[in-house]
Amino acid sequence: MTPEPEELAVSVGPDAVLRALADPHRRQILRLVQHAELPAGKIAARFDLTQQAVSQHLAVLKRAGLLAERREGTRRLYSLRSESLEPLRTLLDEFWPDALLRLKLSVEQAHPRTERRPP
Amino acid sequence: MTPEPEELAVSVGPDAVLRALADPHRRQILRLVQHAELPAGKIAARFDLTQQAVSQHLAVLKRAGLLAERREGTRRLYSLRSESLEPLRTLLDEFWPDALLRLKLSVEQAHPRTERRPP
DNA sequence: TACTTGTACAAGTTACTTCTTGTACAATAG
DNA sequence: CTATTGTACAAGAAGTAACTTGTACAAGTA
Repeated sequence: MTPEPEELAVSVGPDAVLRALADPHRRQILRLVQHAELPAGKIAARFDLTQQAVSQHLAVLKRAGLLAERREGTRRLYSLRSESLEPLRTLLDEFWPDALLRLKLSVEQAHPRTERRPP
Repeated sequence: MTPEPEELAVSVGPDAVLRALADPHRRQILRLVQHAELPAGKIAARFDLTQQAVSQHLAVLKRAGLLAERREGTRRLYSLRSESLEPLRTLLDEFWPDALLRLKLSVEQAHPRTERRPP
C-alpha cells in the first residue's frame, strides 16, 4: 500500500532539513561531499566516531534529501543534493526583512535559475 | 565570574538557530511576531498548547537570539530579531551551488545592506 | 569455496526535547 | 493589604536523538 516512488520523493519539508543541519557532524559531512562524491568509509575516516555512527548520520542526511547515494560495487558514494536546501531558502526568505527580500526577488526575476511553477 | 554582557551576546552560532527553527510551533511563533511585537499571552492563545509550553518555546527562541524581549509592566513583548538569521544565511551560502552564490554576492556588493565589519 | 572489505542493520544506553501539572512571583487594581 | 492578572520557573513523563558494540550481508579476491 505504500505507493511511494521511493527514490523520487524529493521534498521532505523544512523540519527534516533543519534538524539534519542542526548537527555539526552532519554539516561537516555535507562540506566533505559538497564538491566530490565520497564513499561512506572515507567520510567516516574523517571523524572521531565509529563507522556505524557516521553511517547513521548519512542516513539522516539522506532521509532529509540532502544526500544522493550511488552504489558502486560494495561501496556507496555520497554527494550533496543542494536542491534540498530549497526549503531552507524559502524559510529564510519568509523571515528576512522585507527590504532585502524584495531586492532578492527582483534579482531572481531578472535571472530565473529554474523552472517557474505555473499557477 | 560570568563576564557576559548578558543582553549584548548577539551571535549564538548556527546550532541553536537551526534547532530552534526545526520546530513548527516555533516557526509559527516567529511568523506571529515578525511584523508586530506581541505579548506572551497573545502568542500562547494562538496555540493548542499550555501557556507554559509556549513560554518554553519562547525561551528557546530567545536563547537562539531569534527573539527580542521587552518588558512592559507585567507583560513581556516579543518580536523577531532577524539579524540572528545571519548564521542560517551563511550556511545556505556555503552550500548553495556556486553559480547562484556568485550572483547573490554580486548583488549584495552592489547594494550593501548593513555596516561592514572593519578588519 | 572460504576470506576479506565496505557498509548497513539491530539493540541497548544515555542524554536531550517537548510536553504536562503545579507553583512562584512581580505588577496592578480594589 | 489582598486579590487578580500575566508570566516564568520546577519537576516529572514520554518520546526522540546520538552514540556504542555486535552482527549481517553483498562484492570482490585467493
